[in-house]
Amino acid sequence: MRRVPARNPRTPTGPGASATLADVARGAGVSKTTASDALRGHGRVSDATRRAVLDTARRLGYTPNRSARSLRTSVTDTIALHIPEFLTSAEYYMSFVFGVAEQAARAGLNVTLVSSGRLPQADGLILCDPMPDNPVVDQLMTAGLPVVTAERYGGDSRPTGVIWSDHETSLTELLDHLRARGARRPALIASDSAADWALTLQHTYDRWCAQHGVQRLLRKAPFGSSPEVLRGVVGELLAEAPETDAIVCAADGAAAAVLPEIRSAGRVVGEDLLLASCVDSLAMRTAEPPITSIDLRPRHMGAECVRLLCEILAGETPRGTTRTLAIDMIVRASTDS
Amino acid sequence: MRRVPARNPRTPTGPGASATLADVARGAGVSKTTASDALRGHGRVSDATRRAVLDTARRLGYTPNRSARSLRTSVTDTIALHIPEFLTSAEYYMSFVFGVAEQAARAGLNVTLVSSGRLPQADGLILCDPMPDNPVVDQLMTAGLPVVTAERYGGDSRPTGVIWSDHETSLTELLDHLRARGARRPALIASDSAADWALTLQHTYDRWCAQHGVQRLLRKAPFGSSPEVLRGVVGELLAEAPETDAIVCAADGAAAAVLPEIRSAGRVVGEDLLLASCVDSLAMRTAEPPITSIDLRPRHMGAECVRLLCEILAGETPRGTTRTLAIDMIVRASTDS
DNA sequence: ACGATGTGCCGGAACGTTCCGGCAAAGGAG
DNA sequence: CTCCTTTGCCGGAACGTTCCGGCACATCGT
Repeated sequence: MRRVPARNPRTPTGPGASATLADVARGAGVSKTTASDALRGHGRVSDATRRAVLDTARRLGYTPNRSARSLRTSVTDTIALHIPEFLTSAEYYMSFVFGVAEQAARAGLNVTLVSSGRLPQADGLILCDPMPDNPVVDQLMTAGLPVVTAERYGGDSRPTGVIWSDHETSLTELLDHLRARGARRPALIASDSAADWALTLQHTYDRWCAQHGVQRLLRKAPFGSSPEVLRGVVGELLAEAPETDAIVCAADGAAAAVLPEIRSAGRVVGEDLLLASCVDSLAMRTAEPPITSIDLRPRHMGAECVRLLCEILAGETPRGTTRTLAIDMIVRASTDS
Repeated sequence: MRRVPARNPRTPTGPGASATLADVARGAGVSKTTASDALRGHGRVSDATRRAVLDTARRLGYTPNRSARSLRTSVTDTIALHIPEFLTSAEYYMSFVFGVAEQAARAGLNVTLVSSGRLPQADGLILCDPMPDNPVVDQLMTAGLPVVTAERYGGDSRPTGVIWSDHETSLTELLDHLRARGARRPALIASDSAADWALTLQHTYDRWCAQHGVQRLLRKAPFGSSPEVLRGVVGELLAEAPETDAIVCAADGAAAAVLPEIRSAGRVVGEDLLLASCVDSLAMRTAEPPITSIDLRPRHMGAECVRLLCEILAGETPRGTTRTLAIDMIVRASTDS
């Protein structure tokens, strides 16, 4: 049990060491209190003094020590971010992450990634697409931190804030669009996941079918299914139900992955089979033909989550607030040739 | 200049408040020093005492306050991560991020995202695919922190550590493979970027052509080019140089994006035109036909960067260490029908 | 003249850790 | 027995910040 070799914890006194508040105070000829007040904009400080402090701070390259600050105030200026690990949705999640990162930077917040259940010290938490059957998610939900979720959470606990998109309306719009383009028997390749998003899509499809008096053509593929699996599902669908004249794919990327299978079934997309996706991506834009899809605007989603979290943390917005993020259908050649 | 409404900085004394070291010490009937030593495994503590401390700590749900710790020791147990913002490479970067996150969690480190130049307080920095002409990257390189880059850095400053892949060898292997499959005039659609990776590919291609006495068929597309642009480039290539019998695409996703263009030029991939990609992805696996490509193993790359950074921070590995990450060619139908 | 009010500034405690330098008791060598 | 070493523990300072509660001085109304 020997003591570790004493690493000197003192800041190196060379010019490389970052300046402390005391340095700034000394440099400006004021007390720590005044220096702090001047920098933070608190207290009563004359304009001349404030300027002097700000000036020396800049001159010395002063950066406040976040640890000290957060030790004192117990605010960390940090938000934690959890995203599900599905490479099929890499583009969506990556955009989301950038949205979060950018907005957080704008608000002066750090973003730290949480992968395991071990929650880093943070002021709040953003959960992207939380699935109630994910133990990590459940753990994070009940950690006592303010939580904002991107999309609604189907589990027991209530998030502190929610940003969600009205998939019901947009899928309805999409199905109406297909119908207007002549499709009478649209099928849904649903994502078999417990996520609220997936559930809503199925539910919406069911209702739409009922309202229009058409029989459902529903197939489920597990969330995060490989393209091979998806192709299999679509192949089966087209074999069993050749009357299918439109296919809507729920899962990210699925519609593009499924194109070859449709072709090899002898159907031609945009002509005798309409194809659409519930989530837009590069693959949809560049598929041949380009695929009509719903732009989920993940980047905005990320930014909005941060915004809401900040407002809740600042007490400007009540806990339990829920907001919608507008999403758009983008019509492309796959349904409009 | 009014004072802000005094938010009480004291920890709430209720049972919801997380226990402090002093609480643990009191609970175990020892001093803070002994409690700390017992928990950290430092100093000289009898087994009985250690057990008692560990026990009360668990009982009280003690979590060390990271801010206090890092204030005292000036280590933050945090690494900063920067990734370029190219949605075309979403899958690669996302995998990389998960590799980093996972390995960091294993090492007990937090990962914080850096988007702007504003560097969060961290012990070290990981730069993914740093491009020397990116001002943010340059800024981060010279911030004085230990930096590990994924792929080599072409700029002036030297990173503290580097993990890179031997693209020269793997591209050579790929070109040899194409030749063995009968291709005599392979073209390279290069990524026109200052990243070391892109440069190496071009250079390797040049050399290979020289060695085999074949004339180069090189086309450049700006890094992050839209699929439309890429298609244009390939269309032009096939029109201007119909003798092209193989195409290697450098950029992530490009090979798949370009497939329709090849088809509409009347060529059939895997038959009279071989197609390969320098970076593997879902799109390559699921293209029709599946596309031969080089698996860059981004997840391992991320993990290795963290590992190296940790070793350097611990002083186990000298600064300036450079390591290679093995990458593999995966042969698929696009070159092997 | 005097108190009241406001302005500008500061001393110093506190946040929760780590760890230096002790000190007392126990054990061992002579 | 004495002297020395080892073991087990602890007091308290320090890290850099925030902010409470002051204090001195100026200004102003009466």
